[in-house]
Amino acid sequence: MGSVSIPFDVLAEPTRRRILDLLLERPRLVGELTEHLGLSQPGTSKHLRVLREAGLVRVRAEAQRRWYELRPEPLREVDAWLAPYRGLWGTSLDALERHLDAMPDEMEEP
Amino acid sequence: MGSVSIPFDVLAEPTRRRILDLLLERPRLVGELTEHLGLSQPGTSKHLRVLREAGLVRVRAEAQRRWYELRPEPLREVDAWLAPYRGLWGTSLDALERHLDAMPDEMEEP
DNA sequence: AGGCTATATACCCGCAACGGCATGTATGGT
DNA sequence: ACCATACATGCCGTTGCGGGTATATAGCCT
Repeated sequence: MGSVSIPFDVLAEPTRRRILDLLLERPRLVGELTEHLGLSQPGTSKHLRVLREAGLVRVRAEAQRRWYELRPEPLREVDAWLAPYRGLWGTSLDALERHLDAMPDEMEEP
Repeated sequence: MGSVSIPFDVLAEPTRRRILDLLLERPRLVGELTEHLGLSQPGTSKHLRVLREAGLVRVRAEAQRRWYELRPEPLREVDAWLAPYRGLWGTSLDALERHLDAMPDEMEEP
């Protein structure tokens, strides 16, 4: 609880992003993920724990198996953070020009 | 060079995100950023170095001053990674349902 | 019950990141 | 020339993360 902060740090890990990409196709078992990642099983579990605590995945227990499934909600915050930047690329050349245009003399703060 | 990898790790740092947010408004001097961040000046410079190497900011030298300005291009890759996930939130309840629907028996990989 | 399977947890290690202080370097001002 | 300003870099200490191995836990199967 307390996952108000954007899960950028969770997504910073390439392995964890790969896990999410794999779960994007379909839910998977830990063993399956482990195999795909070329990682030790505990290593995989650890990443899954982080993802779980970030609310990015959910677990469904079936006997001893654990089906991990995607939970994209937290990615909303990433999307939200990205929003003001979106549209800045590709519009003209860069954001610079307009900025340099909009600050001719007022650059000292009170 | 070699910034093919998505700059998630760079964005994982809250301070660096704050810097980008500040630069979103207008270009700023290092001292100005330092003040806003409540951080030591060298600390700020180091973060700026990371952002620079990630191509997320650009520097314009004016005498001894350095104007740091935003360069949003690399955020495109973040946006691109996010793309397949976008639309998964809010559509129905979750992505789970459809997944659980689409894998009744084929769960073993070839 | 015993053993096998599937996953989680505990512990340890190595390394890289963040922060601070001290110092280097360049430019301006006087 | 000298000192101040603005920033970068170097070095250090601490901390946290990612990975591995060993071990616990839980549920099947015979």
